[in-house]
Amino acid sequence: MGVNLKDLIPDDAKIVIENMRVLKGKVIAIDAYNALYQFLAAIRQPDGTPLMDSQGRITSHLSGLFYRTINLVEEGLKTVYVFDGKPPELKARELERRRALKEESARKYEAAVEAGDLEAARRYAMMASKLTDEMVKEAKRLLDALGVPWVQAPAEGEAQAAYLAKKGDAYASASQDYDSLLFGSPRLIRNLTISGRRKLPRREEYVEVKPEMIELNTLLLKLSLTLENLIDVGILVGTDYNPEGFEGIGVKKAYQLVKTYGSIEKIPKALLKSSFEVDVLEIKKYFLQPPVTDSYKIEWREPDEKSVFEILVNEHDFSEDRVRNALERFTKAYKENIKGVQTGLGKWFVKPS
DNA sequence: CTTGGTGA
DNA sequence: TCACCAAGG
Repeated sequence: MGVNLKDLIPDDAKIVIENMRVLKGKVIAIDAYNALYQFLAAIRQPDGTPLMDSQGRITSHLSGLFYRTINLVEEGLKTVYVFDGKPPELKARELERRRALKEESARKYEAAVEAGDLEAARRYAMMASKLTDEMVKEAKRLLDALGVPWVQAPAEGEAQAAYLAKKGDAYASASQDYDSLLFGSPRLIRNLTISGRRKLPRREEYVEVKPEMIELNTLLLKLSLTLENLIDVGILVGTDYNPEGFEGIGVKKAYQLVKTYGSIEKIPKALLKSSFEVDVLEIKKYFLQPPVTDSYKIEWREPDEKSVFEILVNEHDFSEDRVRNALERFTKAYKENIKGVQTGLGKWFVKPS
């Protein structure tokens, strides 16, 4: 899942966001697939069963999206969600790999339920999570009702989110994956949609997770790399377009090779063994010039409370009280943090209450 | 993941 | 005020 640059990023290239105030008023382009998938995987009962409405339709992703968005807007962030379009042909092997992994996880889930192993059942249920077209459609409907903008990417959402940030239409992209950095996003925020205390997998231990920001320029400076160099390192360790990476090459060796030879093309072929034929230049070109679109409009509207109630309460059996409560908070936050401050002038004319 | 209740 | 816990759909 995504390029694993975790061990390449030096600590001094990360800015831990201790207080969300530093993001107040900032437009953040959130990788919708990444966020929804996290909600879908995480919001489950101890035995792995997701939240469902009376018709058996999964609602975990809607619950997560609803409450998380409200919390972010309450903190003053202007969220825009970026949805994936048609995946590039280059991604076919990775998608097949994920499909196979989910199939196997589904089998293991059944076995764990059979054996009465709750913990394993939950773990495999999370891994078997599949975000369907219907779920994505419902998420977009909910965002429309909330008046929260979303952008449809022609292909990779991470590329479109990076494009928004590059153009200045967003301050940063937000995802758990590092790919948007390779797509040139000037700032990446991680841990935005998972915050607070988090249970370590397979341990009775909790860690405090805080959002962190990685600035592309700072990262390149600290590593003495160009963006093309960074893409090369990514390709060497493996991306969604060459998930198997190269034999015996992790981040450390990849970094050294790129530093030594200057670019991936100049590394002696004998050093680059891969189980698949990889067109390195094609992948590199994809990161440098991915399909993106300019046809989007990022505008917030006052939430349409009736529609939100229709979707969450009437159609998906959410608790009326909770939705009313949350919407009250959201409308207040919208008025204080988004409405009237969109032009950057309006807020000075807000009548004191 | 989240909210909301509980008891120290 | 806070940590903890059950439940949410």
